[in-house]
Amino acid sequence: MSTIRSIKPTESELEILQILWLKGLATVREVHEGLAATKDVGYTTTLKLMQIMNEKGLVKRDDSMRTHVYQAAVNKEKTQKHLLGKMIDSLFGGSPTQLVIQALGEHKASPAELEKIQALLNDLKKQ
Amino acid sequence: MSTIRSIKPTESELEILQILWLKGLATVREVHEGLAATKDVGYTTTLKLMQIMNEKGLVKRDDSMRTHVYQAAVNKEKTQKHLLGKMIDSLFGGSPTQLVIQALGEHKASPAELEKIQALLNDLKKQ
DNA sequence: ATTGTTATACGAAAATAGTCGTATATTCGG
DNA sequence: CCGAATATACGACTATTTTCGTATAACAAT
Repeated sequence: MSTIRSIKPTESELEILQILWLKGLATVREVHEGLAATKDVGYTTTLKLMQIMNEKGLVKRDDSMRTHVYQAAVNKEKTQKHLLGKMIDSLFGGSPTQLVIQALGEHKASPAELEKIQALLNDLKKQ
Repeated sequence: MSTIRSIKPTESELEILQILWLKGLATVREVHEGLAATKDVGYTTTLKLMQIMNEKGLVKRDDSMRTHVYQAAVNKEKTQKHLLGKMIDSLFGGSPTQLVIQALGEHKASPAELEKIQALLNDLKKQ
């Protein structure tokens, strides 16, 4: 029962969280290289963002070494759920189904993935 | 083939678009009342936002009367798709399936809605 | 030890978003 | 005709987010 406060990472913060969720632990340099792969950004920019995220509690860090080691402090699934919920409200009139249909219709999924969804659907139908 | 430029309404703009998509045509006053129902905001703020949206091309307006009449200039489904795509990239590692699973798992759907999804799923599986 | 590389801290500019006050014009009742 | 109500225009202030330059400390290698 802790997280009543609203998780609201910004766009950039989300990009950083993505990388941290993937890597688990990472230095600023590592995160920065991850970002730099797709966009053009300075090292100190990444550093600053991660410092701010630390203050906000979005990440934790071990600063016992000269090179600090960061990790996400917010749960991935929880964050996804939260932002998904917001999008359902703000963009799909509160209907998750509409969102699902839109997502499935537009962005293609492999047969294996379709099976995964089918399985989940079967579960849901039983209840 | 026109819309290559990226649709990127802000949070507030999205709220306004929601109302316009619903109503079709609406005056600033009407939109404002829609907004004021949920949040606390001044009339001129709404006005200003809609003027900016007009400049950006997010809405169109008929200003032949004293009281201008606005409508959305961006397609609802297209906007949904676009923002959904962004979310899939930024939050679900590019996997629409992950998003669908998350959405279905968390936010409940009625049996009728599940059937709708099932139908779509059947279609997709055939291809 | 000296020099080049790599860290963090920090301040502050630049960009973006949201807010509203005030001026001015039009309309509506009476 | 006159005052109250209602419209738009517009400038400017605030807040938030993103960006980066510069200072300084630690380290590594010669």
